[in-house]
Amino acid sequence: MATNAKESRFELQRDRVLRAAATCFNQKGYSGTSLKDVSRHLNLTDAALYYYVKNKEELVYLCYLRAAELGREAMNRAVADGGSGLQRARLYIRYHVEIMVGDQGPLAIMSEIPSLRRVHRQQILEVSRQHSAAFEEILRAGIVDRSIEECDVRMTGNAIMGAINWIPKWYHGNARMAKQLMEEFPVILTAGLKRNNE
Amino acid sequence: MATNAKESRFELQRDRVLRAAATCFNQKGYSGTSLKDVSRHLNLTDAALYYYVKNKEELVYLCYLRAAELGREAMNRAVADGGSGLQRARLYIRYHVEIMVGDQGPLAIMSEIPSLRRVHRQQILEVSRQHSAAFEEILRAGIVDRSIEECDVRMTGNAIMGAINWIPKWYHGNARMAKQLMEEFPVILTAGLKRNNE
DNA sequence: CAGAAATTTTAATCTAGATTAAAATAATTC
DNA sequence: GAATTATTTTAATCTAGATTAAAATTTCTG
Repeated sequence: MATNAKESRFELQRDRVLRAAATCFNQKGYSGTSLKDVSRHLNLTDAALYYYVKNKEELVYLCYLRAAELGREAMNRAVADGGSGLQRARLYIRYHVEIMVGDQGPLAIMSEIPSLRRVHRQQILEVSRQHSAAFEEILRAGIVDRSIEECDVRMTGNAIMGAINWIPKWYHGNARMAKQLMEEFPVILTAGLKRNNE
Repeated sequence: MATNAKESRFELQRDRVLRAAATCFNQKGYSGTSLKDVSRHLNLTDAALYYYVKNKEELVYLCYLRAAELGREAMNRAVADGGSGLQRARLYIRYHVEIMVGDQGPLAIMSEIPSLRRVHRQQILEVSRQHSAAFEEILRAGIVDRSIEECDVRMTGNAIMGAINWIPKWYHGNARMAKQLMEEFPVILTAGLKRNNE
C-alpha cells in the first residue's frame, strides 16, 4: 500500500541517518560532529538531514532513544530466555554486544546526555536508569539463587556497563573482532560473578 | 627564588585550569564545552585562559597528556610494588582509580582523540597504546606465573580499561562513593581473572 | 506521460563561541 | 613606593556550522 511503502521508505532512510550519526557521535562526540560529517556518510547535503529530523539536538536524542530501545530489547530477550541470574546476565551482555557490533549497529553511546534539551535529557535519563535498575535486578536475583557471588550490585553493574559502553572507542567494525567480541565479552564480564570459586 | 616561585604559581594555576577543563570535558565533551564553561569554574574570564594555554585544542591536549602521565604513574607504582601478575593488575587498578577520584582528579577521559591536531593525536595515541600494552603485559605475566586464568589479554584489557574509563560518567565527586570505588573496583574487575576457580 | 508528492540541493542568514590586541589591575622587587 | 612583571579583563573581530526558504530534482500514482 502507498502509505505503508512511503512510511517504510522514510523510516528506513531515517534509520540510516541515525546509524550514520551514531558512527560520527561515537567518534567525535555530539558537538564535535557537524551535520556535514553525518550527511557525508550518506552522500547527502547537510540540509537534507532536516527532512528527517527537526534539528541537531533531535538527532542525538533519536540516536540515544534508538540505543535505549535496542538495549531494552536485549534486556527483554535475556529475561525472557530465563535461567539463573548468572545466565541471564551473560545473555544480556551477549545480546547487547551482538546488537552493537551486528547489522543494527552501531549504537550511539550516551556520553553527552547533558547536551540534550531538558525534556529529552530527563526522558533519556529515565530510561537509562530503568535499564541500570533492570540489570542490577538480574544481579540481585543471581545472588539470591546463589549463581552469583555476593557483591555490590550498583558498583558491579556500573563496571560491566562501562566495559560495554566503551566498546565503540576501540572497536571499529572489524568482522573478525566482532565475532570474538560476541563470544568472549559475555564470558569475560561475568567470570568474576560466578559463585563456587572457593 | 623569584623564578622558582613564579613558575610554581603559574604551574599551579595551570593545573587548576586543566582540572576544571577535565571536569567540563568529561561532562559535555570537548567541543561541547565552551571556554566560558571552563573559566566559570575558576572565576575567570574565558580570555584569561589564553594566558595558560595557546588555544582550546592545546587545552584538551594537555588534559589528555596529564591523564596519560598520571596513568603511567599508577602503572609504574604497580609494577614497582611487584607481586604476581594478578596482584599487579589489582594494584594498578587501585592506583588509577585513586588518582581519578582523589585530590589529583578528575582525569580527562580520552574520548575525543580524533579532535586533536595530527601531531598531538599521534602522540596521545602512542602513549595510550603503550599504556594498554603495559597492562596486557601484566596480564600475560599473570598467566605465565599462573595467578591469572588463561584469557585473551587484548579483550580482557579492553574490558577492564573500559570499566575504568567510564567511571567519570557516573561518579560525580561523592566522598562516600569514592571510598567504595577505591576499595571495590580493583576487586570487582579482577575477580574474573583469578585462577583456581575449579 | 501529466500532475502530485516526496526528496534533495542551492544559496542565504544568523549566532555562538574561539581568538586577539590593548588596556586595566594586581603582585613583586629593589 | 616607583618600576617592573604577571595576571586578568574589556571590547573587538572572525569563522564554522546550524538553520531556513525557495527552487530543483526525483519518485510515485493514475
